[in-house]
Amino acid sequence: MDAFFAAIEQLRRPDLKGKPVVVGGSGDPSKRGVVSTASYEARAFGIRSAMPLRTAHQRCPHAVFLPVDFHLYTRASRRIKEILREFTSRCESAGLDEAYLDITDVEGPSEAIARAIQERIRSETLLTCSIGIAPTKLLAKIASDMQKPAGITILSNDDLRAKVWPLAARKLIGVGPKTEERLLAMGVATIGDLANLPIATLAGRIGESHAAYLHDAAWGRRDSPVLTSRELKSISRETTFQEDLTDRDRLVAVLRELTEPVVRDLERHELRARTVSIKLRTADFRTWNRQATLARPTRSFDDIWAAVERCFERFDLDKPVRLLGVGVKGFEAPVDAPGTTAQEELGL
DNA sequence: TCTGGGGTCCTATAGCCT
DNA sequence: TCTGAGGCTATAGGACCC
Repeated sequence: MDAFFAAIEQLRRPDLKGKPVVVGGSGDPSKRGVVSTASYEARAFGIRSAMPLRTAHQRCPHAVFLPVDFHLYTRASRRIKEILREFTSRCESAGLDEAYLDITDVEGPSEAIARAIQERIRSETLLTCSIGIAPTKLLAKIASDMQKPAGITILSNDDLRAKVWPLAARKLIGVGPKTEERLLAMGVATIGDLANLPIATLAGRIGESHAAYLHDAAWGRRDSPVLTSRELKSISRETTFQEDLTDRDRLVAVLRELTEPVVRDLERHELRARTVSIKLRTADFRTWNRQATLARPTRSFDDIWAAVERCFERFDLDKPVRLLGVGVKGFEAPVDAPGTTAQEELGL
């Protein structure tokens, strides 16, 4: 979806159409928070996702700053995914505003399918999207990015050298800021540079498995199936304070407030977790984790809270704290239906 | 001076067991 | 009894994604 959150806000408030709109945090650029989505008008000022709201405000003081309304975007996202599944059930969600569709078995030319998808989404939601069509997910993702907004881009394997290799290596999924920096240090700027670098040279700098992945990716050889469902691996809540905290009792109170919704989510999903972790970020922006593994999986608040407290006691609080988080993982499959209680108690 | 929140996956290390 | 190799699990941290 093109500038998803911002586009939805512009629909809700038509007076914002054509104006720089920044969606992020509480919507107050003087508070801590980052940009979730900037409208194209705001991007013209150099405002980007993940940028601190304060910085965005400096770049464009007259932009309209709005809080993130997750519920609204989730509803729009659900509707769009429903539309996509009318075209094929082989649909993988990749966040609120992205999806992969395997259209191998869909009748008709791929470009016509893409047009039809854009039309349906636009007529039902008034939102636009950009579509990439390619033999693999990796290439399709790159293609979808090539003509925004509202574009359709087709890439075949024959286009690799002419259209993909000139792109910055950073465009590859899996190359973030750190890897890009390391690649540039070895003179690798483009996907083509990556393709033509001996794997061993790469492996020395970024590790063998990452090197093999990137080399394959640069040759368009990374293929992964479109997954229609995924199981949840972890649940967490975290919060960054407006001002750094030092008071131990207040930190403990926050941990409790974070633990409550985590346990509620466990109940909602009928899951039990075996590992409890807490995350702490100090004023110097360093992040620390402590985790504890329980004797058996649980969704009892008391058990999880006791583990959270134990983890917290393992920190020496010598610096102000700017963020706290609580998480659980290591899920046991839900034990379904009556009749299993006795077995459960016997640990079978 | 600034740097969110919800996730996933990978890697290194340490301890324990066979 | 000692030593080493490998496998497994728990832990901590890092990088990346939207």
